[in-house]
Amino acid sequence: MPAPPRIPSSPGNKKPRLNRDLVLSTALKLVDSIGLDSLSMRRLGQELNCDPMALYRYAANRAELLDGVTELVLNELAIDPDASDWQRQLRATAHDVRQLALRHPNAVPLLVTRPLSTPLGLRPLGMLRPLELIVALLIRAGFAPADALHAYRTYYGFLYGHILNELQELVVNPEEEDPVLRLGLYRLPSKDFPHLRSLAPVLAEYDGAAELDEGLDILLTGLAQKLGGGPGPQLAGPTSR
Amino acid sequence: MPAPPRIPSSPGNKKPRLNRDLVLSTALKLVDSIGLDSLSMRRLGQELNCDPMALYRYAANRAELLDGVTELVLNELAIDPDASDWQRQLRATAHDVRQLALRHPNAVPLLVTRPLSTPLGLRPLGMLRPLELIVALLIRAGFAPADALHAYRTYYGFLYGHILNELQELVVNPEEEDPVLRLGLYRLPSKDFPHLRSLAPVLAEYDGAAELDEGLDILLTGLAQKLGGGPGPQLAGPTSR
DNA sequence: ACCTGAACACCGTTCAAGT
DNA sequence: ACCTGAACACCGTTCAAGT
Repeated sequence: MPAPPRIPSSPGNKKPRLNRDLVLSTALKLVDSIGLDSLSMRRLGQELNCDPMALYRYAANRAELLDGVTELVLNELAIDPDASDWQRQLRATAHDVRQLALRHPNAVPLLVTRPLSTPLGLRPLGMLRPLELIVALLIRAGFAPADALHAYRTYYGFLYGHILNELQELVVNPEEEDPVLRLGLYRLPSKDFPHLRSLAPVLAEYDGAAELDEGLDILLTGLAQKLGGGPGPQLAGPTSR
Repeated sequence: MPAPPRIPSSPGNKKPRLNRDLVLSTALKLVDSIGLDSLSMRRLGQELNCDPMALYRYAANRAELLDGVTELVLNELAIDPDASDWQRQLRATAHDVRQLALRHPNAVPLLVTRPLSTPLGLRPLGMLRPLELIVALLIRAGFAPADALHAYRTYYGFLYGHILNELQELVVNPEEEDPVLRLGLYRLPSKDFPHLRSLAPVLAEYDGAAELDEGLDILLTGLAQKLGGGPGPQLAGPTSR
């Protein structure tokens, strides 16, 4: 049964009709500007000036809305599973994820937290795509499927660990000269925190990109070695199962 | 000026007076049972049967309450900075953190998320204690302070990455036989997710403790090598700065 | 001085009433 | 059939009124 002809959204329409992408990208913009906790259905409705109830056309509830925002953020990643050089691709993706996290720090809790709320298979597809694509990349590079999954986990764990590390040490008063003041370390009783206090200058010099690259060097070397057939210390060989 | 003599909480008191520990541990119990989102000041007040406003004696607001719960969870860790074998201590702590996460999965978002909201120096001391103690351990083991911090970051990143990995793959229907069904993978269009679907049996067999140990083997070997003076591929030597 | 609870300004979501 | 908005059952937190 053919649907009755729909009036296309002609330029003369007063309201640029809502759609999922607009809703989600506006939500992301709000998360970036006012934070996750302040993103409410009502606030979002106000931003899109529409009835808050209208949003429920595009997400069944707030949790699904947040899942949608997570998907939207992850879609900013471009992963080519057919890349000729898999190490180059993984390295580039790692830096992309890092940039993403720095661009959307308020959304990072979504990235690390949303997957904990839903079993793998029930997650929105956009949240699973990076996993599928990287596993595909690794298999194409020669890993046995089970080893590709193993390698993905190592990579993902390292990457998200790094991001948590880096964002944790972000500084609030970048204009302050003294690193102790800049990090608020003066508040720590030096009796209980002698090392932490004296590490202030080192803490203040954190270079996220460099740290990420150092880790990637080790990680990718290790993975390449497994692929080449060099047996790791006590890891199963690359053709397990 | 001596305080007026206080009536000690005699056993005859009808109400076992509130205190911070009771408030926080009850909050943790609630998080474990009903989840983070359902933990409200009012619900907590009801659980302790007291006026919700009374809780504000022990935490300035909900965010501080959550920080307190985070501290409480982290206090379950026993880290001995004077341990004779630093590798053994780090390994044990890693497993302790893993067990902690499995014991309190609903609190894991707090562990990874709370530190992102407050600059290092302004965080509650209980959240910084593991950092201080592990850095102390590493310095005692012979690391230069800056390298100890570096090593801590690697360790912390790996550990939290692993936990996110493992909790992400937790299964909801453990009684289901077929791994595809158990993980809900039937929902994925096999056109877009060929690898993920075929990996179902491998996904279903995730062994967190083993995976953690494999990673620790590599990590600790790498750290020990840096300590011993063997120069890593392109890492700064152990006596940087 | 401390504690209590009413009141305020919000929430997410349901559902009946409109078109 | 779709959209709208009133209403419900909650929130965190302020603050005036009690003791």
